[in-house]
Amino acid sequence: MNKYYSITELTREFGISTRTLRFYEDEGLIHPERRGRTRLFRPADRRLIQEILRGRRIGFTIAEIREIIQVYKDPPGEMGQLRLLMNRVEEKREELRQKRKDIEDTLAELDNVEEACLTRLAEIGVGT
Amino acid sequence: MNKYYSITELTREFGISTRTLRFYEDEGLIHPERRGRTRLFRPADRRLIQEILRGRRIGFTIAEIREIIQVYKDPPGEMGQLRLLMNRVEEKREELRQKRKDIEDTLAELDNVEEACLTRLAEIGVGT
DNA sequence: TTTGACTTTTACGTCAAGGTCAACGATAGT
DNA sequence: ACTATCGTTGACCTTGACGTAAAAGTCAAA
Repeated sequence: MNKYYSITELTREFGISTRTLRFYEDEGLIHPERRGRTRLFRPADRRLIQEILRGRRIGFTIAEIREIIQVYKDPPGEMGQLRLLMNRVEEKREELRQKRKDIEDTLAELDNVEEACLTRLAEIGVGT
Repeated sequence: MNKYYSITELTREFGISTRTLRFYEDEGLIHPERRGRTRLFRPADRRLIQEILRGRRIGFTIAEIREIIQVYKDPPGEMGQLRLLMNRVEEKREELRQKRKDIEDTLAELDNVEEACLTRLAEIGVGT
């Protein structure tokens, strides 16, 4: 049956605006089909959007996301390009590992904050 | 001896610009001392800057970072405020867990990309 | 004493990632 | 025929996080 999603359907699902999806198309991240002028999103488009949003959440820029998408749909054939890509991948990996560490440290801090809150609440609770 | 850091000393250490540090001061994130007009950064300022940059890396806005700093230097005493804070903490935690998952998924994908590169390189290498 | 490296403030510029608004077309329901 | 709903394009606007340039002060070395 090959389902199509409308633009608002997707904006509702992902909590984004139509402007955002049109912007992503302008930026060449997605290429939904058209019936007349209206966009028709296929499941593949939907999945791509999910990955774009994931990239966005971890702080990738549009340009970076576009680059990643490019690699997927048109992997480099030449040797030099491949080596270059592998370097970029290693860089990104290092960046992500750092970010993950930052997140874990911050999560640990949040634990402390929460504990401090609980302690304080107990004090107040006892006092009243 | 109570060491002081100069502004450029810190910009070099952290790979940021003087503009950034002055901006952070304008935004009320840091409060370096002064000798005349020139800023003098103490170790405590330095550590605070490290934490600011960590917040930045994981995508916190200046406003969010300021809020966190506030909580640390002036924790809420009232009960309602405490409960409110705990809710905010739980929200942040959920956000960070999501981000961590996003990062781990992306790291896994990077592994795949690298493997594909290696395979491809091997093919090319054999062919020549 | 002049050069160089550092510092300051003020103020306008920039860039990414959308928001917002206007003006309009297509389609369905009443 | 009118209204609602959903879609379109195009243009300008906004916000966050700084960049950049101007004009000037401080201090040590050559």
